[in-house]
Amino acid sequence: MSEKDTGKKNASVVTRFAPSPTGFMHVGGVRTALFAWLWARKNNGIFILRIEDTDKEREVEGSIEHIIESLKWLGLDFDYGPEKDGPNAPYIQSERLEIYKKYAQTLIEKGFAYADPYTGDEVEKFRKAAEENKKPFLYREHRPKTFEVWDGAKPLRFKTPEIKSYKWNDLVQGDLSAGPEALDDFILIKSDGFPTYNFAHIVDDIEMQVTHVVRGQEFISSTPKYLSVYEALGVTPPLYASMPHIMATGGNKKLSKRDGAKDILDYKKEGYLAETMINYLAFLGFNPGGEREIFTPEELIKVFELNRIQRSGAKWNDEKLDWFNKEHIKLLPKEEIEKNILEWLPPEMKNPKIIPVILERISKWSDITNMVGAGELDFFFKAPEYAKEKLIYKNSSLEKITGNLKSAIKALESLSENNFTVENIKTELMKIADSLDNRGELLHPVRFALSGLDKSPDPFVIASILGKNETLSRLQKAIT
RNA sequence: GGCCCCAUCGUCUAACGGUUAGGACAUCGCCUUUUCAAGGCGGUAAUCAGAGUUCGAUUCUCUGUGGGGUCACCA
Repeated sequence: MSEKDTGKKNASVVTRFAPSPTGFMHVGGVRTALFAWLWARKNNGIFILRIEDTDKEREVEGSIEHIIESLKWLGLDFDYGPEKDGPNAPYIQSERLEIYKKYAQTLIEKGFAYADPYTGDEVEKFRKAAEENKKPFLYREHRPKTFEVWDGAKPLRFKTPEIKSYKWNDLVQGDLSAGPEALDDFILIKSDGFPTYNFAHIVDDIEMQVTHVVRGQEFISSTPKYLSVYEALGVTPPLYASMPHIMATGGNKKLSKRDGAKDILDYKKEGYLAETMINYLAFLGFNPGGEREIFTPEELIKVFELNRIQRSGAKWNDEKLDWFNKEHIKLLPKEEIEKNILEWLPPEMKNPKIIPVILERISKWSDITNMVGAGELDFFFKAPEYAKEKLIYKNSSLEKITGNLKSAIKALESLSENNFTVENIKTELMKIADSLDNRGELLHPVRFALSGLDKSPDPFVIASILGKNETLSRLQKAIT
């Protein structure tokens, strides 16, 4: 064991991210992981990745790799997890069945667990009846008088020790409470031998000495059940920090796949920066209090506080995400920006000169693909085709415009190849333009002769990128 | 339906019980401009409603309304 590990052995903060491998790392899950990671890192604690694969029906192959790749991209490094053994390995629940059985046996011996004598259909009838009477379904109302020996073929249920109210504190939600109806004899071990989430996560959190359970708020309602298990086990429960949900942009629904919740790696594919996703996701529900919004991951670790997380859901906002990305691109070193833009350009367009033009028009790298697809950059590489009349500015005449273009050609010819810069081109052309009734009578035809587009960068920039020869060639073509 | 939770501009949010209720995104206008983009400046826009406590309530209490969560051999 390394020195670092030894130093962290008695960490005062241990958090975990515990996804189930269902093939999809959506943004809500990522944010929960992010907050758990931030809290661990802020407190110099331990962050564990634990795979909760107790439902083999829903499992999707390749998910674990997908999850690890996602965390890696975001920079959410975990101290222990699959592929990174620690003191409580393995970190995959399906490989820990013996541990759950051990805990289950303890509960049986203490009289806090029993075999469920009913068939699935029978339980379903109880549930239907409760529903029809508009009452919540409570299995414990059907708890058998005597318990048969658990043979492992039937579900093992928790026998709630004491039906009572619970009060507890949630680091995000504040003081919470629930009445006795929140308690029930839920299933600990399924008939297939796998534990339920409700049981497995408790056992693992105890074994792994998790101090802070950062989870979605959907688990608040079942917290009393968990607390009663901890009591039955005689173990002090961890602290809870329940995150609000991310809501769909349109309505008030929890963000789901159907509502546009995307896999986090889709954002990578679209050319969003990992720092952007961290920053945006953190600020969706968290705010350090000042007016600053752009933070690097390191800065976030410093200012992060669980008690400054919002208590209710926040709607996803793509426009703000784009803004965050634009800001984070600005934070990148120049070479990094250039490298990325060139990478996203098709081979025949990898010209460093057009980088500035692209940079101020995109918020994410994939916008480059859209610009290329829309043909917005074609004119840089090929002289445009257009109808002569398009050169005319407002009420001007083609004769006048042609005359102006001739002046422009003459002026630009006076510039040497080396002096063919944006500044010099602008100086020369503006000299002529300012002598006209309307600058547009020169600037528009020049710009249009060079680009052939109604909307394009200004003529000075285009000319400097095209170079003296190509610029003059296109202007000549315009007057012939 | 039972239980639990939440409530500030359209959206994300800030505000020791005392602020002209602040910022950001979006939106609108102006400047810069030949168009687009970028940039600069400025505007519109919010404390869910009703009681109560208080000299004073966005802030504390209650009720109503609205929204969310949960009530699985899913996590």
